[in-house]
Amino acid sequence: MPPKRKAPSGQAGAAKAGRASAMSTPGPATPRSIDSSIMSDADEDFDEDVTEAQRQREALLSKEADEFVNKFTFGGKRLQGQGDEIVPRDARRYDSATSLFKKRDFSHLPLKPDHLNRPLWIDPDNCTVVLERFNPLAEQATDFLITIAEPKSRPTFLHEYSLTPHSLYAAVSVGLRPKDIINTLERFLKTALPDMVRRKIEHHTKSFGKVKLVLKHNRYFVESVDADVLQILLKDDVIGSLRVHGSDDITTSYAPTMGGLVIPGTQNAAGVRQADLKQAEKKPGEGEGASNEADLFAALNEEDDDDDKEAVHAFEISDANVETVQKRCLDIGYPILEEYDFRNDDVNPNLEIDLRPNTQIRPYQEKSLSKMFGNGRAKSGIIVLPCGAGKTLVGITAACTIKKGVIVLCTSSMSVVQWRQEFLKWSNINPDDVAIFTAESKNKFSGSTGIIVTTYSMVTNSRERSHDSKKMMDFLRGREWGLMLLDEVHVVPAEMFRRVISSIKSHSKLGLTATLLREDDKISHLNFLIGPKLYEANWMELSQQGHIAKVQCAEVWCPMPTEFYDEYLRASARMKRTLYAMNPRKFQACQYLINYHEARGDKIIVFSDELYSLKQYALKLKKVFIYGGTSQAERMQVLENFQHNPEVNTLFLSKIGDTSLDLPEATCLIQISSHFGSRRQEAQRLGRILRAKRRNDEGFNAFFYSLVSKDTQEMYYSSKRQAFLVDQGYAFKVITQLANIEKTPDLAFATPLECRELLQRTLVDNERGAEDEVETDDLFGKPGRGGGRGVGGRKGNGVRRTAGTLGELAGAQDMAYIEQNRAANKALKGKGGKKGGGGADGQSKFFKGIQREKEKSRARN
DNA sequence: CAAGCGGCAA
DNA sequence: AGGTGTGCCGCTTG
Repeated sequence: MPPKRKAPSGQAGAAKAGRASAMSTPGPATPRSIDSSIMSDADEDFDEDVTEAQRQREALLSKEADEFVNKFTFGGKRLQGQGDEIVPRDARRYDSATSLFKKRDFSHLPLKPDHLNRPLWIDPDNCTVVLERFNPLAEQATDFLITIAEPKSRPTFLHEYSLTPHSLYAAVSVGLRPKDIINTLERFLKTALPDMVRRKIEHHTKSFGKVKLVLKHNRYFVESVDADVLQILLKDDVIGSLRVHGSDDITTSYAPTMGGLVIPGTQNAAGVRQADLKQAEKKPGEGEGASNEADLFAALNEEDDDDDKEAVHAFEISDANVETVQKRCLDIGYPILEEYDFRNDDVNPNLEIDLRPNTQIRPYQEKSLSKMFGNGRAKSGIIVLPCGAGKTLVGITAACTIKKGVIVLCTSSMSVVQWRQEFLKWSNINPDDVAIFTAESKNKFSGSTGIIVTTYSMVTNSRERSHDSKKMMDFLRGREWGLMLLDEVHVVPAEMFRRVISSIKSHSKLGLTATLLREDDKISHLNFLIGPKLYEANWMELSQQGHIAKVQCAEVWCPMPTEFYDEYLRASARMKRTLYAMNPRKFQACQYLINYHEARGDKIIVFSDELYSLKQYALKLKKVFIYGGTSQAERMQVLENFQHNPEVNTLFLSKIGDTSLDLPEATCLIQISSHFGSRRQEAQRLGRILRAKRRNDEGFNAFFYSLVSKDTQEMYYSSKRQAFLVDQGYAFKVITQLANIEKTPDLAFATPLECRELLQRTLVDNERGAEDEVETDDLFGKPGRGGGRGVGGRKGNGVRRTAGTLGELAGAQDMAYIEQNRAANKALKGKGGKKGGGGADGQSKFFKGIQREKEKSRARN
């Protein structure tokens, strides 16, 4: 009997399916890997909860299923140029799921006789490839797919990839040829490669990788091995006119080869050469049973390098026109690749830098770098690694390979300092050669070349700048950089930040990020702003290999008491957010989880985007917290304590913790409020617990809880937020009842009266906050100044406003805050040493701060 | 030099 | 579907 097959689903479909399966096993039915002890055993109200949960899930699912079906229907119609390939309706077989797939049934595609040994399925219409992870050849196929296709969703057993123009472009840019792609795909596929897919691959790869942008002797050249292609470009209206006319309009030279380039830090000191060697052994054997996954592609690359002296033709364009030409080339189907022939660059001085001896980079770091340096030149592009997987080291190794001037761009001044420290830690670079350019420090390196670490906003600032900054910018702009390292590269497509690309001249660019995600559609701009995605690691694989921690994810559903829910229904959008964060049942869940995990010896971080609830939670639970308004000195103290003081195990953070704090290691993470449906935020937060040192202890797990108020918008956002992590293979468990929560000591809001009080206070505080705002402007608004903020653009200063109401809440709560931080200070002093004086300073500063806040709030009333 | 402002990002 | 509050950065001002 021919196996019945369903089409691989589209991206959204699979993501949702993944989510659905995670959701369909809630509570006790869940495999109990997440501390089953905290999930309630079936007691009376449990059944009720499950039924309720079930109902909600079904509602959600059926809505999703509808969208899903619609998507396919449209997709099917749109993509149906080759309608004949779809069998007549009556020939199709139906089962209960068939209706979900509509016309997307490809059971007519004949399976190869040995299909069981082949790991890939393909959907010819949308070029989606599905990989069976359990297949013996899965490892090799995975490696191949990462190179040629975009990973869409990678849960445990089936991985979904999509062949897109950009992914094919990336494949070509790392040295694969169309026939390599087609032959290898054919080998792994269970069915014959459909013609239209073959055509698509040929179409999209034919012109890719033909044109290169090379910076030689400070001049930009458009280069190609194919003289005809160059002629096409020269005949183009836009590009042709931008050519620099000189004595020899078209030059011919010889392409370099990989020829013994060794990326430092690779295994056995010469990873690349070794890989080549293995290749040579394997080639005759058709690569069967390859033990090293990287081999297949190294082999394909290798062939390219065989014909040593390949002639290349080039014409020159001026610096100013580089961007125009790049864009135009992309538009007319000849995307330009940026490559830096750094080994033959004798114009820019060499930088004295090497990895410290004994530094060994990890296999996936090596793999990503071999994509970058695959042909002996430095290719521009993006490397995607999860947080804590050593992105910095990848960047540093790239710098050590190129050995030319480097400029590093970060998102905050905090990470500027970190990058510099990492450079000093991993490489033998002279500390004088790593300079920092931020508001505080504007050093240059001492020698003729070096490393500059700075922030995006420093470089892109378009407004008036200080004298020093101006001089520094001229310095940055006036020279040529070998490598531009773009940290958190997903921020680059932002209107402002993308300016760095044009304002600083660099031979190659390497973008690093954990989450190549934005909620707008600008992420694809990176393809021409920086380059193709060279490598994307699989989070699950890395955690199985012990490079990052294993994480248990759970979503805790907290019902809202009726009074709260009534208020919620009629509240404004702003108040809704506050209310679902202040849900007393959520508070209890949070308290319970903190208790539970502190007892286990975990370090816990609690995230709340909502400042009011952040403070209320932290004060009530007597825990330390940091938010935007926390002074620098106090932040340091709190973090220091969280890291070293065994009494301080829980830290509350606003979204300041998402990007701009260097957080100490934590092993448990609780979210009580978050930013709408931001997948990036969710992933970034999860990343905070991935580097746990204890990760390789037997049975160690980190924990990630999302606390969600039932029947609110949070439910919807939560599912959106999780999409990325679900695609990475994380399973979210739904917890509807926490075991023995009522036995928690000092459980907050246990009586209806307390709940009502909480509600009243929440409402009053937040309404009064709005009134204060007006008064604040009257009292403190400076008529002389622009006045933009108070009146027009921004509605008052949120930080100050909430601080004011906080001061008024009750004397006792103020005291709790002071006590907490006093304890922190004491502990810090106890450590003595370098921080002794600083601690005392910070303390007095801190009290001054409190004092000021109190005065302000008094003045306001 | 602390505080505040304007601009920007997500 | 679309929203809104929070934080950072560099700079100016008193």
